[in-house]
Amino acid sequence: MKVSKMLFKTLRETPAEAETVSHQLMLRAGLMRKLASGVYSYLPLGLKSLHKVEQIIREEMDAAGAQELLMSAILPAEYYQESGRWDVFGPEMFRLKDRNDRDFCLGPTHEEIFTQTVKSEVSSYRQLPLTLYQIQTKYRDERRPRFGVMRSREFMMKDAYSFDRDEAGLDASYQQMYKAYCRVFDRLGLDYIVVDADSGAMGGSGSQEFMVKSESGEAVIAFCPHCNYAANDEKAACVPEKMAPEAPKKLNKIHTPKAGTIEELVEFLGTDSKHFAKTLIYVAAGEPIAVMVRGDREVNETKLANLLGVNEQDLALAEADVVTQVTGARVGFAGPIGLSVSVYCDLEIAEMYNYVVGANDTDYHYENVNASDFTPAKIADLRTITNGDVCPRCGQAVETTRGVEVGHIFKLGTKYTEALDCTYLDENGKAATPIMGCYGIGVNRTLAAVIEQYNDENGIIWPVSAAPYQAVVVPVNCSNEEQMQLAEKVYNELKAQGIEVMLDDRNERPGVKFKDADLIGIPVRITAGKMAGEGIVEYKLRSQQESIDLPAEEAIQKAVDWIRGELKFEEK
RNA sequence: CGGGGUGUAGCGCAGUUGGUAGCGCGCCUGCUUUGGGAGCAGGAUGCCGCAGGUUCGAGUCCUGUCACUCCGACCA
Repeated sequence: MKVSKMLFKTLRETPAEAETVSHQLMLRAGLMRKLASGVYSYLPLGLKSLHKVEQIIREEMDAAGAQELLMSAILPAEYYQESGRWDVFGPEMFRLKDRNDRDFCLGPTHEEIFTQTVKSEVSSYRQLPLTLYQIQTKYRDERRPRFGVMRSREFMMKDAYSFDRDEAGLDASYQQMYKAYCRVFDRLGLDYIVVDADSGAMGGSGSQEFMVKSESGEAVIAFCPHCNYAANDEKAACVPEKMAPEAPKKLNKIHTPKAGTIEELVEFLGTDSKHFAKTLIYVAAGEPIAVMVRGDREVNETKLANLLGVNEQDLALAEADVVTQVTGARVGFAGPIGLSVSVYCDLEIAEMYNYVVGANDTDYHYENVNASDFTPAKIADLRTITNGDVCPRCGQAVETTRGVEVGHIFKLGTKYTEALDCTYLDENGKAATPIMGCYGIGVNRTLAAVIEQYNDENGIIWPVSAAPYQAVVVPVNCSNEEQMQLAEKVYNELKAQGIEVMLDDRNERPGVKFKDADLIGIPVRITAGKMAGEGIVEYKLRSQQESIDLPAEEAIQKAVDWIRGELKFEEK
């Protein structure tokens, strides 16, 4: 493609709205433009890269035996009503009515529709197992769209659904997808880790997330460099720290004026935050409860919601007036002793001796509290793992990092097949319910994640597998016949060898063309300049500083070989 | 949804005590230039987010509203 003919505009300055690198670069490099919050148009260059990612996913899905189909984005309400999710999704679902006042939504995810399809198309065990997928737009009216395309309200998702006869079949289908996902992210050159995840609202028996390490990731993941344990911090099991046992001292109520936070208490009493227990008042599905963790720990609301059997949306820290009502004291002085609501304790509380808690009395705490002083409703793992914490598998120190969730795989079970009454006949002629798995990849998010990991101060550095064009040919001066002729020759020969190449034939000064080539991150650059008369060009990779002068033919061959080498994928 | 911030030309921004709107980049024309975002000359572009109000007069003050964005609770 000749650049002079392309719809292509780069921005010299970073748009004020963009915070993260990938967002800034996608706008500056002219890959996309914003239409509304969380709604983007892809320009030709961006769409090319998006298609590259899609195609890699498609190839790997097909290789794993999944079959592509395509569902509508606009969906009738009835299937979601049947599964109960018409209500569960709440305001996150885009809803609309047709002219006859019938309810529709823009599909946020398609478990129901795939289940419905299998229900109507599959009737015999001979048709199973079956894995179906699509690459299609999803709609979620997010509370907070973020970081450009990282969390948007319309996005491209590859969603796959497996249908199996039994658990063993599900395990096999799940493993197939797991491997396919690894290949997809490997081919894109992403540095990712697979973590155990909370299955949350989706239900089901197991799930893992594919996380690309990035500062701008929204999720926190804990991983163990010693044994490769990795988990989302919502899920990561915490090992309670043993404290040296002490003989119980006498319970004592102490005056702690204005010391309503752990910091203030540490200051006031001059002891370590490990000797305090925080008591937090939550409201879970309308009911106030208390949760205790050690003073230096944080409550893990996902674990708490799971323990209580409530949705995470129905769980929140209590408002100040509720706290006062429950404890009889100002916020900051809650404690377990004499409290009428259920008290849920983190495992670590059981390891503590002679510690300090709030006295349910403004400006007072108890010291020398021990296990016998109150009766918890339950003792469970309720805290959030932190950097340096103990690995639940091998006992060494874990590290935490931020990650972008680019893929998620679930063992779903029969939640949807049962809800929608999807059955097949087994070899005994009896109706049976297929067991499902579901598998998602955020396509746009994956693209953004690639940029997050491949950039420098000059712009994007595309891996060949995701680059909109593999090479760019730059004539330094377009009004110079020799340079222009050589550039066109190189361009045509690269094209003839199947290389996706652009010719920057704009009548711009070379600096502009070099800056743009760097910004949009084309992997190979071939420049026809001063030595064009002798047939010499300059060969340079975006990922490297140095350039070399070569006869045009050699440069072409070198480019072709390098690009093919980069695309060849070796399984790890 | 709670809490901050911002809305002025395509982009980045300035705009004083209220007096009829500017800078840089980009864009168009011409000439010169051509190895890391060129120079000169000329030119186009604004419902100052929107609606009310105060005022002789509002980009500026008041009220409301909408949008965008960042920080927290959800997800690919």
